[in-house]
Amino acid sequence: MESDNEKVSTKERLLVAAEKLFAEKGFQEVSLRDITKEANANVASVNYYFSSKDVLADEVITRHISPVNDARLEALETLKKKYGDAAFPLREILQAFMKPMVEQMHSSGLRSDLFGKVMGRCMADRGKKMPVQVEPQMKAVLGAFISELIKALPNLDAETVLWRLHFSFGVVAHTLLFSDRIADFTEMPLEGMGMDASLERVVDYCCGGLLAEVSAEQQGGEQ
Amino acid sequence: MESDNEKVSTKERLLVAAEKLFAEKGFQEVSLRDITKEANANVASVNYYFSSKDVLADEVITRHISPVNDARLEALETLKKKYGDAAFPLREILQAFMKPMVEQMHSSGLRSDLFGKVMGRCMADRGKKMPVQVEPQMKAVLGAFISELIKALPNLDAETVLWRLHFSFGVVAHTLLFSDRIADFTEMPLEGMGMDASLERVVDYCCGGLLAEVSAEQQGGEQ
DNA sequence: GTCTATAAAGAGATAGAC
DNA sequence: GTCTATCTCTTTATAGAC
Repeated sequence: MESDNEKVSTKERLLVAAEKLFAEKGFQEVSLRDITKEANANVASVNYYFSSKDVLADEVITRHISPVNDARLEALETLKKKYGDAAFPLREILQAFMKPMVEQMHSSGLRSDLFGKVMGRCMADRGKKMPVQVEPQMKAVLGAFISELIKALPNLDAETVLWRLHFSFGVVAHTLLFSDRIADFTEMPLEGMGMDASLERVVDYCCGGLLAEVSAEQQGGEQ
Repeated sequence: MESDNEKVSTKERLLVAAEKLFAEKGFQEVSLRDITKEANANVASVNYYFSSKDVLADEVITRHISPVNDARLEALETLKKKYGDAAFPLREILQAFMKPMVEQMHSSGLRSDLFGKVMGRCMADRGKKMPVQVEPQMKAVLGAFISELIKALPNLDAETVLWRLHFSFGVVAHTLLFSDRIADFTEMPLEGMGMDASLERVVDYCCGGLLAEVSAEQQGGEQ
């Protein structure tokens, strides 16, 4: 496992080692010594290539999340070509949002259950800071999806749509972070547990959630 | 703010200070010095009363989550008295699960947006370890709710119910953790943003998600 | 019970030889 | 680019005076 490390650059090995360890243990729990040992590199190499542990984490996050966000916007463009200015089917909007994440999970060399943890833990551990490159990206993506969701859900007011997108985000985040642990809380034997098998389940659930009726207590005058 | 600290015991002040700081910054990020300073206590006091930082965190988590779990089981008992062996209305099951959490949020002295973070962060930061007292509790609670959900959702197979409960957990967890940040990703002006205002929203959404149709790809022979 | 002082270990980062 | 050695800082935890 360590033997084919010689062909790839030290910088690359550090990134791979860091994302693996961050995913497994979290950002704070992993020391530069852990990372450089895992990468078969010298203790000083992180500072040589990245100048600090924090910048390393930024790069780890960015190089996973950026392609996902790009693919999301592309998927939305594809829907635009297919449906023009009409509202897109809700299910396809959700898939445009989620499928890129699952695909990135596969193209990254990580075990699929580690992918979500890289981002989740790096970000949670380091408090609010998202890499500066990523924040405007996320804003653009969420803005684009909110617009389409509002069009696809004409019976809901914009604030409710925003909340429900937020909830859907929670579903995905939680699933990415804990899909390997769902079995811990039950005696039931479970079959396909990967994020892979659960994508359709997630989409089903979120469709239902987004389309749900608004209960009496919430209804204002606007819808 | 520091002035009425003298009447409560040092141990209590340490717990309060710890939960506040853990919520704000996470478990790893907060040192014993931070905690004892916030609590107006001596640096050595945490080790005197709790013997380690880790045990302190266990107590912080346990004393919030235990009453919530107790109240959840009680709420389920109340439904049992009301409906006997018949299936409970889905909405009431969800409220039995979520309302105790919101109420605990209020009875804890914490700002409401901090409550969820205490548990979320302490647990995420420290890896998989949940306090030993809490794990069987959680198993009992989830088991009880799964049974009722299966009865309330006769069209769904048990595995799908389990997944969807898991998703609903994700909605709540994410909402607790980030309901104060939802506004960061939009230009929309938002009104009631607390966990309070959003409880009905969460219940609506989760009802919809749990009741959602199962898409073609997921359907096995069993339902 | 509360304090000071300090032990012991570990962290991130850097200087300078090679 | 890579290494060793080390600096500086902070952490948790403890020992012992009061």
